[in-house]
Amino acid sequence: MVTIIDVARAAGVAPSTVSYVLSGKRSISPETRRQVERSIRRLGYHPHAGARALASSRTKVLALVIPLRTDLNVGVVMQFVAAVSLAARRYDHDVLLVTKDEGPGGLKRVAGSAIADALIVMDVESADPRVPMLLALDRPVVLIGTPADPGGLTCVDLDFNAAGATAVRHLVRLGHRAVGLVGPSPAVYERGTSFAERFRRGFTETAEERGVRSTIQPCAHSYEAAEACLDALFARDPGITALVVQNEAVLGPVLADLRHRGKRVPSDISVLAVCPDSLAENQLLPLTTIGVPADELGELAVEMTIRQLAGEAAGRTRLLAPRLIRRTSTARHG
Amino acid sequence: MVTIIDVARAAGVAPSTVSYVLSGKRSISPETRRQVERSIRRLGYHPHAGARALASSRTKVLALVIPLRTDLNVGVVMQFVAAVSLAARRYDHDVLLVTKDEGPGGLKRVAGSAIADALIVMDVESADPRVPMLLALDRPVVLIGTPADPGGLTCVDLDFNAAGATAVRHLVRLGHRAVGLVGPSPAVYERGTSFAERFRRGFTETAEERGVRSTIQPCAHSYEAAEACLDALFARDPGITALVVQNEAVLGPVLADLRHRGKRVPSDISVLAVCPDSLAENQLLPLTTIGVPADELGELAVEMTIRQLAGEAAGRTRLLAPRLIRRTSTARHG
DNA sequence: ATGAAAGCGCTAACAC
DNA sequence: GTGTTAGCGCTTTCAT
Repeated sequence: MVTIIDVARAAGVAPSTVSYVLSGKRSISPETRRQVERSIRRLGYHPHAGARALASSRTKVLALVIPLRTDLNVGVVMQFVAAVSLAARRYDHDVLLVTKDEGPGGLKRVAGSAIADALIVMDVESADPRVPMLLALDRPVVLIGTPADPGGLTCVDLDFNAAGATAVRHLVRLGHRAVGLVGPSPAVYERGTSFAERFRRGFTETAEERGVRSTIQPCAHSYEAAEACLDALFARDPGITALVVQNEAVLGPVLADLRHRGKRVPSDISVLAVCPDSLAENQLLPLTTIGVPADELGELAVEMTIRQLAGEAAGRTRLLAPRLIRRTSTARHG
Repeated sequence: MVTIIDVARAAGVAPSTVSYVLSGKRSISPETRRQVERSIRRLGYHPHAGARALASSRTKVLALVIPLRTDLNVGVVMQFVAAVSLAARRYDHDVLLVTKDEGPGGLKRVAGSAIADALIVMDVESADPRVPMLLALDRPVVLIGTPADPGGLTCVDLDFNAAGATAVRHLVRLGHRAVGLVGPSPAVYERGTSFAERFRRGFTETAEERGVRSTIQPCAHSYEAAEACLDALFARDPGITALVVQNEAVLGPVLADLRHRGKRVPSDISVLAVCPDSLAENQLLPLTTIGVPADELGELAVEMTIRQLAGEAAGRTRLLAPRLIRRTSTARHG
């Protein structure tokens, strides 16, 4: 193995000088720097991560806690993972994967064994049992999603409340007076995943405020579930003329089933999807969306994490404003 | 921070004894073990990962190299990631994410800085530029997928060649004489991703062997692409009565488009999907599939990695036999 | 069955 | 602007 001592010897300097060249923590003469960098390249030197971590109490690793459930859309999860990984590398950090099923204990393990400097946590629930643990860890933490009580933790998320409101307002403006929501799977609501909750709230309240009828129905991830969901929705309010779908996994099934029922989009019924834009563009007809900016959120999460590692205080919650993009699936009613 | 010395003091033993209790590398009297374990629990001790790595040259971390492209199905990638993470924890290891876009240099970085003990690499191409690097690394490596020349690296994969053959045989047995393949996106073929190649080969060769016509068409990930793909397929052979879809992302679009064309599944046309079973079950009608066993493969990859870490020789390629599950989307023809 | 102690490779005072 | 050196917390000989 090539060590810092080998490099130092080859460059004719002290090991600490090599260290300082690498860290930039003190000024180095151009000549020395050149020598050292040349030796590093020539020898193919990479600092030993463990040794560095031991000496500096910094691993340059971010732990990313991911959900395993398949009732959350795996595509979006993957988008987050990719975005976080890429952003982390940009800040010269690596990403360690931790699965949500390890629970609070997993967080403690990761922090306790100093295997990561900070944690980014996805799929946060309203009363998430991990929040107290995270607080106790005394390490930088960023939640993607927002618990009911963040207790001072930094959160980044789409403003789902505003998103629900925006969706309804768009439809009301088009003349719709009865709107339906195809929500995430029942399990998502049951465990109080906050984005579902908040969207529903923005949706319902805005509908009330605007004096239009609103009906809400969770929807599991299958064709039958989508069918059953629409059955329920139309049974409860046959007058529904616009649907908001906050469940990408059933976007296809919902559209297919509407066709089945002889309802044409958007002439008979408007459809507004809450999902990554990339997904909405590739549907049978381009869908009007409120985008879920997974890439942006992932990047933002990393940025906030790095800032905390640099000493900035935690606690700032950042909710991204929803952006509605009108495509062809929503139209004027009446 | 709680160190091994704190634990040793609390238990009234030497630090090395604590270490041995943890590693099990020498016998400990029951009484001592009890004392030590109690102290560990009481103090909430976790060994410092960096220190351990430095002293033992073992990080207990597996690097997982994932593709970022969205022309590969993200859902399946996520399934692999989840399976690998879970399996790794079962062997008391963690998973470090490396993105494919870092290229061979990323692999060198990870190995060179001793941040992981072994590598698991996904989305392997026929002439993958990472293979030579992987070989030079001299660390345990497992590829999920198979390059043209593994050069002694361990591979695990579905036997896509056999899968292609199995698909055709199933359809031939049902009386079909002209079959079409909706393949992965053109980009996947272009970069020589091996599973596409091999499936196509098994598909074509078996068709020839059985004297049936076969037509192949890659398909990008959108509704229009699916439409264009079917257009091309039927233009090249209007007699096609069975479709094999090796591209989960367009499963929905393909089925919708067939309906559009007035072709009923399976009475007018049979459809066989190559995808995770979970996906096939939730379609409008349950699809006959050859399953892509992402979970199994992920687990297997970890198992082979751990074995190599334990000293077993590399190089054994394991191809899982395809399993066809007949559901309702394939039927007798003629 | 247990202890003592020498590193593992690096960083960060402390010196000059 | 650079060198010297004392640890960081653990594993693993070498002793006994």
